[in-house]
This record gives sequence, structure tokens and C-alpha cells, in this order.
Amino acid sequence: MPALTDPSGPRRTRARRGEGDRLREEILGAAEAILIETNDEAAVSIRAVASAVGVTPPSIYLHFADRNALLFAVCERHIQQLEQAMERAAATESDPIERIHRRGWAYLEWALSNPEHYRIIMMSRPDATPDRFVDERLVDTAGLMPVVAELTAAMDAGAIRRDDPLEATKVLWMLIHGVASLLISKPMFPFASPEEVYERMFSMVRAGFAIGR
Amino acid sequence: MPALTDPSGPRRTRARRGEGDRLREEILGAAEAILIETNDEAAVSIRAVASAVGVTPPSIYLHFADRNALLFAVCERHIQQLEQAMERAAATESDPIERIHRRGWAYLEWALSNPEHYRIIMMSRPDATPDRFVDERLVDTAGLMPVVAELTAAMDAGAIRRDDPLEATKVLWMLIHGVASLLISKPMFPFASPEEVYERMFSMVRAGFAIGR
DNA sequence: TGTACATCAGTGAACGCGCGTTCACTGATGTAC
DNA sequence: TGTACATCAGTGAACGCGCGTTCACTGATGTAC
Repeated sequence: MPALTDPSGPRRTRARRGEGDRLREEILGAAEAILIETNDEAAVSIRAVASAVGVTPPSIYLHFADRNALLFAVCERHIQQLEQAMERAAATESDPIERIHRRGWAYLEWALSNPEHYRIIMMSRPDATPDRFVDERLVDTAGLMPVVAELTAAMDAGAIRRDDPLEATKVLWMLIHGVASLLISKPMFPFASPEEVYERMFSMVRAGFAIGR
Repeated sequence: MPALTDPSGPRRTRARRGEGDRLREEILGAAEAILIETNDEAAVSIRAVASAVGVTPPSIYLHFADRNALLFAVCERHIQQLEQAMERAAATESDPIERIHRRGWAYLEWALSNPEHYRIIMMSRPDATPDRFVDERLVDTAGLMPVVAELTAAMDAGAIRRDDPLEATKVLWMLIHGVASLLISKPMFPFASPEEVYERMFSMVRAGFAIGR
């Protein structure tokens, strides 16, 4: 009489030859699920993921160099969602500043919906960050380049004060990051709603960009 | 022949009766030193601190409830320094907005000088934060109240647009936090100098506060 | 001045934990002949 | 159609780690009589 219950996690049928990448996807899915469920990066351990997938810990190393690589692979997927969300948000608007306004709001919404992802990508210790997230990649990651283009267009059109669009964009990123990260880190602090805080912040941005003194 | 070297850390003479609090200070000092030296919260373990002081791990519990309590006791000292630095910075200036400008710069300087303290206090997971840092305390902690007073004075004097001074202050906190935390988290990212970034940010603040449209 | 005793500042040894990672291996699956 | 073999997807057991915390204790110091 075979055991009907499997104490060591869900059963899994071994992938067929050539389908080794199936496990990779399952690992990513399980890691993602644990991250969302616990909202705690530390809970995403090699052992926890392996057990959730129904596989032994060493199997993880068949697909990921180490724990960090796995963690960031999970986040990389979400970053694509962020970029798409920002594009969608801007799509139906033509005014450059308003497009930036919408992008920023999409960024904030995404951060608040995925606080632990946001924490890992934007708030973790630099030495825990894989190289490709640090330099070039990060510019895209944060969705900065489209904003630079937007600002340049607005300046060319004479809609806003002429300035260095890249530096201005970096500052915008810092401002929105301040809102996002403090809302995430201090959920008990009596902040106003995200909408209100965002509008207050952005009204300063508008004023700062305005032409004239 | 007695051992001349002590492999288990520095020797320490036991405190006399009634001087038990001496150890508390030594523990705080050692924890502080480790935090600054390693710039890594995780390095401040009960065992590491005990060994640095020249005492056994259980002794820590004579003075601190647990590891977290120790960690935050270390930070609490620094917060006082922050508050004092902001007061000093504002002291020689009379214009309310300029006073805020100086306070903000002092805040940023402090954060960049004590990145790991800043990380613990402002960027750590909420569930790792002792209660008293979460609510009332935090308002003082971040040095918000003087700014509220400054803004109120400026509004009363008709120098800036009338608005809710508390909400405006919270947003200012978020903005400066964005600058501080991103400079700390992404040291390799090609940001401009802290000075330049801060001035760019604050010029938006000034514009946002300005009277008129 | 001397001694029994309470107090206080620590100690020593151990608890149980979960972790990342390595290593030699197994057994099912497909392929070449 | 059959069989030896290479390959691939995993396994099982163990490594060594440092950690927070607990418990019963010791031994120096001061105090009361």
C-alpha cells in the first residue's frame, strides 16, 4: 500500500528530456508566490522554494547560480510589468508634462502593489545587487529614458523652462522614490492617501518646471 | 606561566557594585563601532558585540531585551545628533524658507554620513521597528515639527502660499528622503553631487510654495 | 574588628534553528547502430 | 526490432556556519550585626 500523503511538499513529475527549463519556470513561480505571500525577502530561501516546487534544494542550482540570482530573476519579471504599466499610462495623453504625471503615478501604484519587489530592487544594500542592476540596466529599470525624452520635447516646444533633461529626470525619480519608499517603510505613519501625497508632490514639480520667475 | 594573550577579545574588569550601567554604555559603544565599521546592520550580532566588549553573550541581556532593542538604542543616540544638527543649521538664519532649506541640507548630510543608521531608522521593514519609533516618536524623530512651525510662520507672514502646513511638511520629508535614500541605496548610479541634487530639488519646493500661479 | 549573608555583575554550556552550498550518485529517457 | 550507451533531470546526505536565547551557576563586593 503506497503512501497517499506526501509530507515533503507537492509531488512533481520529472520533466522529460529537453524540458529542463520547465523547472526553471516553476521555481520562479514558487519564489514569486512566496515573496508575495510573506512579503518578506528573507522567506524566499532555497529550501523554501524547493519544497514549494516539490523538489530538493540542489535542483535549484541547476537553473540559478545562487540565491541572489533567483531573487533578482523574480524581480526582473516584475520590472517589465512596471515599464509596460508606465507606457500604458502615458499612451492616451499627449501633453508631455501630463504624460510624466501619469508615468509617475503608475510607478507609485506599482511600488505600492509590489512593496517587497520594490524593496529588493530599489532599497536593498548595494552589495546585494547583481551587477547588471546597478549601472546601465538601472536607467531603463527605473523607466527614466522616456521621461528624458518627454522633458526634452516639452523644452523644445517651449512649454517648460529649459534645463538639463537628464538631471531633471533623475531628480524626479528621487522625488517619486521618496514618496513610494516612505509609504512602504512607514505604513503606520499618518500620511495622507497616496493620491493626495502624489498630487502635492507633483504640483511642486509643475511649479518648478514652469517658465518665468 | 599565565597566558599573555587573550584569544577571546579584550579583557575587561568587572564593574563594581552599583556600576552595572557601565556595561550598558560599553555595549552601546561597541555596537555603534561595529555598525560604523562594517556599515552592515547584520554584522551587529549579540555575539559580535559581546566579544568586542570582552564579555559573554548572555551579559547583553542584562541591559537589552533583545537584539532589536540594542540596535535601536544605538540609533536613538544618533537621532539626537540629527535633531541638534538641524537646529544648529537653522539657528543663524531668519527667513523661514531658508531655515527649512538649511534643515533639509543638515538632514541629508546626516543621512549620508550615517548611511547604516539611516537605513535602520528610515528604510527597514516596519515589523523590525520597535513601537515607539513608529508613531508619535517618529514625528519628532524626523524633525518634522519645527518645519511645520516654520511653514506656519511663513504663511502667516504672507511669504508663501497658504496651505496645510503639516501635510506640506510631510511631503517635504518624503522629497528629502527620496534624495537621501536613493543616494544611499544606489551609490554607483551616476547621480550629480548631493549639493546639486539637493538644490535642484529645493528649487522645485520654492517654486511650489511661491504665491501666485 | 570579624564574620555571616544578601546582592549584584557577570559566566559557561548548551538549546535548537534554518540556512546556502557541495558532492557523488541514480534512474529514467532518448539515440545510434 | 533489440540493445548498449550517452545524456539529462534530478536526488540524498552531509558540510559547516553563526545565530538568538535560556538556564542554572559563581564569585567578587558590600552590608548588617
